[in-house]
Amino acid sequence: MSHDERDFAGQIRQLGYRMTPQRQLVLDALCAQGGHMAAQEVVTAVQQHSPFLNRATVYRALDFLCALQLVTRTEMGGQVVYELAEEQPHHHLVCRVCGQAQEWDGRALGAIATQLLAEHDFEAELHHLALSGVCGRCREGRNP
Amino acid sequence: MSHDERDFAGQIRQLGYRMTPQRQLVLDALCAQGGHMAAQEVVTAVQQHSPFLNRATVYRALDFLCALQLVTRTEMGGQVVYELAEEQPHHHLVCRVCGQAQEWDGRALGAIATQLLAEHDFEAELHHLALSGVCGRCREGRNP
DNA sequence: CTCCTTATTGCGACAAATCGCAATTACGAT
DNA sequence: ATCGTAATTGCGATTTGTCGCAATAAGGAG
Ligand SMILES: [Mn+2]
Ligand SMILES: [Mn+2]
Ligand SMILES: [Zn+2]
Ligand SMILES: [Zn+2]
Repeated sequence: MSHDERDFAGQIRQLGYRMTPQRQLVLDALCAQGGHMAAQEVVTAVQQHSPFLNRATVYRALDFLCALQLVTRTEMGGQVVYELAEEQPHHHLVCRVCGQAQEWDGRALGAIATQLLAEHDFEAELHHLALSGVCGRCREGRNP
Repeated sequence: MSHDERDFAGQIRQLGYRMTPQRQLVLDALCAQGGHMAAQEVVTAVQQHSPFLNRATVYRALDFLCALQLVTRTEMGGQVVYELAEEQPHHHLVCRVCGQAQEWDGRALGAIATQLLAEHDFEAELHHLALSGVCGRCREGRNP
């Protein structure tokens, strides 16, 4: 339920940056939620504890944590969502019609990454994709 | 150089929608540019010809054209870009460090799509992905 | 060509996100 | 424990994107 075990502060300091109460609160919010959060949701959650924490600071903290790859940022069905980056990556299949998203382990992406490195000298970081498409229910017109 | 050959108007009307001068101007702008455009760039380009065309209308036209899949909308390196959807899809490998993007034909995605359909009943539409990672130059610290 | 329906636009208000800059403060060094 | 540097925050202004609603106009029917 908590991310005590993961030494976020250590990782941040090791790179010459600083752990701050503001950044900690953002991490806490993401951890408490456990899943996807829109930026606005993070702002609201954080301000429960610290009502005067500035909105811009939350946005900057999210950007910062994404740059360090401690947090993922993904556009899913028109809205941007943030999520704590777990050891084991996962992805989502998002239906363009009904909007529902199913999780996908992305096993098959390994081959892609290998090929991109070999053929394009590009080391892909595929931590949290959102692939768009049409789900089974919608394809068969079974969704109202 | 032009998209006359493609019957955008026909496709739009066939679905019960309407071709309008505003939508045509947006398509013209995307066609003239030929590549990626931020929404603001489309607004500016369109207003060269039609200075009083409203900003909201351009945003709505872009959303509309994306919904019909005549235009792709993609987040690349932190900014959202729009591009005319071509017959032959293409993708981009975006370096997280230097920001440079190389094109990728996405040949290998066919296997993924097949597998997603078979194993997850999901018909993926992979028209214009932007995969994040680190390019060869940056990986070897050859970029300043 | 004219009429009618309703998809679409323009507008103004609003919300979300970004930015520059001065004030603050984390934290390594002493 | 104190100091100094520079990373970070808060603030206000600005830009970017969204929304509801009344006015407009695309295009099919007659
Ligand atoms: Mn997720
Ligand atoms: Mn492209
Ligand atoms: Zn669906
Ligand atoms: Zn690079």
